[in-house]
Amino acid sequence: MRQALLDAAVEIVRRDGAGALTLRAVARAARVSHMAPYHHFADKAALVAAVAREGFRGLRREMEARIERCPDDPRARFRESGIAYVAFAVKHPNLFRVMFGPETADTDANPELQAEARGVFGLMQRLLKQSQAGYAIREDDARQIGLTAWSLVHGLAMLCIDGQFGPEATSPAGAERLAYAATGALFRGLRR
Amino acid sequence: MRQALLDAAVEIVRRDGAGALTLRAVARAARVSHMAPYHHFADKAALVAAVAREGFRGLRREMEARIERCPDDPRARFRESGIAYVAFAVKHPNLFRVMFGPETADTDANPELQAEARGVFGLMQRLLKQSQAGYAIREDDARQIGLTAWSLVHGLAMLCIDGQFGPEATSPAGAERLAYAATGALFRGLRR
DNA sequence: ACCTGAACACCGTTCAAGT
DNA sequence: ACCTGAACACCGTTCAAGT
Repeated sequence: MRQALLDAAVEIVRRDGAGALTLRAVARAARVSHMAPYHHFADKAALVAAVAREGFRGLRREMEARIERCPDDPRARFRESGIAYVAFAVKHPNLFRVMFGPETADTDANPELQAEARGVFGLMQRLLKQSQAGYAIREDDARQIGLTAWSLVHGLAMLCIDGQFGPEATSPAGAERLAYAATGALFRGLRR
Repeated sequence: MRQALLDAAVEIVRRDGAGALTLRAVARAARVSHMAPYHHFADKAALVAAVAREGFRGLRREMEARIERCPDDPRARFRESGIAYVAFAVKHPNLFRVMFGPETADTDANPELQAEARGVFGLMQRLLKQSQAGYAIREDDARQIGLTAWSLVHGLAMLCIDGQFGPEATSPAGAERLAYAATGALFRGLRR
């Protein structure tokens, strides 16, 4: 039952956006009374957090699937994890916005959700460390470089789905092209 | 009247977040009937867009104020515009979220808002070009480098206010420190 | 032109019951 | 333990009036 409600919630967000996600709509989709969801989620914030959690799991899965395509090149794996991050955002923009939206951000008191988010960053961080060990990337400060890389792909993802880069950046192909260019620029640096 | 309603709306967002922004609350704050706002804004989306527009103007103002502190170093000006971007986000997190939130993103049909957003990116782009002319930054492709820089500061700003970097990154001082480190890493590159 | 108040369909949430 | 239905205070929005 809980899973059915959650599936319905994810489906609603995916199709109609976070604005359409209401407890009553979820209950209707699951063909139960408008009060039934309260037996499985404390309140609306808990439902939103559960949806966001599903999103983080999906993001991580896509990142892991993508880096399997290049098992032998640590730097390519690090980079591809970032490409997958951006690709996920444009493929599931509504879900991505819920994952980093204000309703989720307020939920500081949700350790499960925080753990899932941290898992994504942790994956990137591991790939970074393997690249450093492979002498492909500077060894300054792994945490600082990791935050920089995460910020770059996160900002790119957000601006893509907000349409700030134009309509071509909202397609997976266009967004991936931008992500390759941006990660390339980060690797090389702006300095001449 | 319109300005009074808009001021009230910005104040509500600033204090209680986008979730508290309702037409009726704005009307109450301005001491008019709950229908009065409709004479100045077509609907709620138009009010949200107007709030976002105010935000973009404030962001641009802070960026311009900050780069005046270093009139003679093109590269420092480019960098400081990015620092100001992140600083603005942590100083006005609720406003920043409205500027790039889903309610605003849907408003593709709002040319005034798009123009304001484009103005911010345009400012960064001009500073970048002046840095290139000053031989501080590679001349590859100005637009590509501009998108990369914008993505970096935007992602950093978003992750800071989402608390993903921990509580210390939500203070202006902490966020600026991160922004200096991240922009430095972008300038130098990750490659060893 | 600008403001008002009643009305409608929606929401989240509480509460008292039902099985 | 799980589900239900009535009820309450809120919303956005429409409409018919008022000045």
